Amino acid sequence: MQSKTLIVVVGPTAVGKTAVAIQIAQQFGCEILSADSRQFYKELNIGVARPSLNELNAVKHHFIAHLSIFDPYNVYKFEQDVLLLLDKLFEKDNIAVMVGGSGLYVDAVCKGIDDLPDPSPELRKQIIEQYEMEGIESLKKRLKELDPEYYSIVNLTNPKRLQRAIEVCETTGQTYSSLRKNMTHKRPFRIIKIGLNQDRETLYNRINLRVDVMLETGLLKEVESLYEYRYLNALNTVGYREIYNAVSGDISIEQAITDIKTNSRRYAKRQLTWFKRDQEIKWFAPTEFDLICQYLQSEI
RNA sequence: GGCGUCGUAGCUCAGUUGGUAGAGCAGAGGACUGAAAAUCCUUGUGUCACUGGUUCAAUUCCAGUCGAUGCCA
Repeated sequence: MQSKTLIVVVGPTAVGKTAVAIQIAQQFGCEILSADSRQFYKELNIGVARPSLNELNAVKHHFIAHLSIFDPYNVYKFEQDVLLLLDKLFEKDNIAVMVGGSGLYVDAVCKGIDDLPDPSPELRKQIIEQYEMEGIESLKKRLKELDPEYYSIVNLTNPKRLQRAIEVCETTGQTYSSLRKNMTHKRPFRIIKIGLNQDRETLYNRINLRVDVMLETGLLKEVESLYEYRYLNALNTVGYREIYNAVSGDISIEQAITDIKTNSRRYAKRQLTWFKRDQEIKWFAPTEFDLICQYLQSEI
């Protein structure tokens, strides 16, 4: 029996992942899974650089525009969804390509993620309110009582880390640290990871240019049409919230555009920080398709 | 052409009553287990425009040069 292989393509935003993934999928005659936590949403298109219709038609894509911004979704569900789909795909294909820049989501598929509970919306709301009313010190105090072990290792200035740990402790009655196994789950398929990167200046030029193209193709209209939903998590996204800052009058539209570029560059940097520590990733320039193919052939 | 103001980090600027300098932004590095395009942490040495002069010591005072800018002609 031939072994099944998932080819994973990662890299910073705007580096050119989509084009390479499509080439690979065509080369191997397989389908593409997106691991981009914002391209999931059907309402978000221009601002999240969704692949064009031509690109989407060139190869069968999954997990693009399959959700609504109103749907609750998270990494764990994504992991489950991907594993289910791969089961099906591997019945007919030996290879599948997963492409995306959301590091946590990629890792959830490749290494697995602990089965922790979803918080109830009420509990989450309550914790957020506590943070907003009483500040981070009060969250720290609450976590210290619930889970001193995690308290001693967590970044105590990051409210979201504290919030999540409290959520898990309160819903399970157990400590977050005891439930976090952090084990690598065995997958019934091989994984080959390739990373795309290029020199910083070229990447940043591409990012800046892409924002300009987004504006030319109707970014403002798309973003403004979702204005009333700006508080949804899916819209807490580079390219959207800056424009909402301008619409609400806090900054000029020119400033918003500059901010989108700056924040996209920072996002790219964070992505690189995440992926750089993964020793399984083999890095290439986005133009080196032949080299990438050679590498994949030698590994498969 | 005359008079004035300015020339300090990639950018905007502060400052040194003479003892070689510091903020914001940009940038860089890092963390990351159900909101992850999220959230959080760390990080500032630069011919103080150039050439001379005064001085133990000049980025700081003086002169000249160059550049920018304003007003007057």
